[in-house]
Amino acid sequence: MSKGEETRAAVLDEALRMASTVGLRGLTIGALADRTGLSKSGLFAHFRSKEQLQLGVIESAAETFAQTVVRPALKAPRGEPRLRALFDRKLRWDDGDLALPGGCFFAGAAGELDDAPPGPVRERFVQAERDYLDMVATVFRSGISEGHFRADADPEQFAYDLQGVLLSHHHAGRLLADPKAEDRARTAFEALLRAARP
Amino acid sequence: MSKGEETRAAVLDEALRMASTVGLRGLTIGALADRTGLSKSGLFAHFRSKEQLQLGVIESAAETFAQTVVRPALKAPRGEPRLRALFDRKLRWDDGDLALPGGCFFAGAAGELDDAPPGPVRERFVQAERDYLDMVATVFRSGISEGHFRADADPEQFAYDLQGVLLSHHHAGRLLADPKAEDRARTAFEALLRAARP
DNA sequence: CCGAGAGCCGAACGGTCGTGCTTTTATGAT
DNA sequence: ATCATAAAAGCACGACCGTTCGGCTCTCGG
Repeated sequence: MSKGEETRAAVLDEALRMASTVGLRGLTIGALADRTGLSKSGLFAHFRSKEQLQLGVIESAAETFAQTVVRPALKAPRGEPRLRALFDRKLRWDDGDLALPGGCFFAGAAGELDDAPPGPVRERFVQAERDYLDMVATVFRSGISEGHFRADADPEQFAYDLQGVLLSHHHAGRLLADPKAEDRARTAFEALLRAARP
Repeated sequence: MSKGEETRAAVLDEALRMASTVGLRGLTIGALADRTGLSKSGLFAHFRSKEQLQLGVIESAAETFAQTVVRPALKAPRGEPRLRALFDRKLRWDDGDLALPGGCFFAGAAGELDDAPPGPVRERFVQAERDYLDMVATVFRSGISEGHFRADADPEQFAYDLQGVLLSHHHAGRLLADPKAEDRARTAFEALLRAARP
């Protein structure tokens, strides 16, 4: 990896951490330059616009998420165990040892992009979210064919429900500072599984 | 109502609409002045800082929400009917005829305040959210004493779960533009009720 | 109906933002 | 070791931000 690629990766790493707390819009080139020890213009040269920096952050987030959450969870046995592994890792990604300083990057960015005008950044992010939900639905579907879940259960509805549990977890934990947030998430997850079983 | 109070109310009304799309941080005094036909400084004189403007917007949002969602729903009979009325109105507030141009103001603001440093704005908003969740739990509790729901059901867990359903609804509808968002929310709500019944 | 005070405006401030340009410094293949 | 080139810095720009201030205009109670 050349010098340029190396610093670019380091900048994106720090940018992801920063964006998890202040969001993609709150991410500022000057502040990012300070934290990486670069000058504003020196950093700017790596991305030729702020939009490309934001796209880079989304890419970096998707890659990190796949590497620390999805891929390890996919090693668990098909069906319910794999779903549990995914949920556990997602909780750790939100608030635990895998978490960025501002919690889940996607939960934060979703709030500021939901009413943003159409553009490359919004579209790339929406695609990442769709991919994630599709993946959850797929994992759930494999649970149906394993006989862990009812055959008439709706995988996409399950993905929607699970997304709600995790969004509420982020809401209760990060915003309301509710110490029971994780317990509530686990309770809700168990209820979802119970309702899905044959 | 004096002239000053009148324009102040009109400004807050427009500010709430604007904040529902661009958020409390994205709400800018100059743009707000343009849309209300005031000058920047003329508008600024009504609030003596941007922070007080933001506090005013939160207050206005809480009042509007209470008036158009909560109070009408409380007219429904205690227990499950009241809970249904609350949910129905909340869906209309999110996306229907009661909705602000940017959807639910609270869902949007929650995303940008969850990692904000402590301060009056954050604290006032958190209090509003807590009040809302407490109200949901109270309505659910009345459903227990009416015999509509199991006596050992946890009202606060229900409020957490319902919050998840609505956050996921906002996520699916606003960000992903999923046409089935409302159906999914209703399905999830029915499942919550089913699980809570005796 | 008149005068005090509220309401509002125009201009300007210091600050920060994203973004170009030019110049200096570091890299790495020959 | 040399030298083309990549990487970073320095500096300046226009735009927009929240905020201040002095003066103009309208409102409304006595």
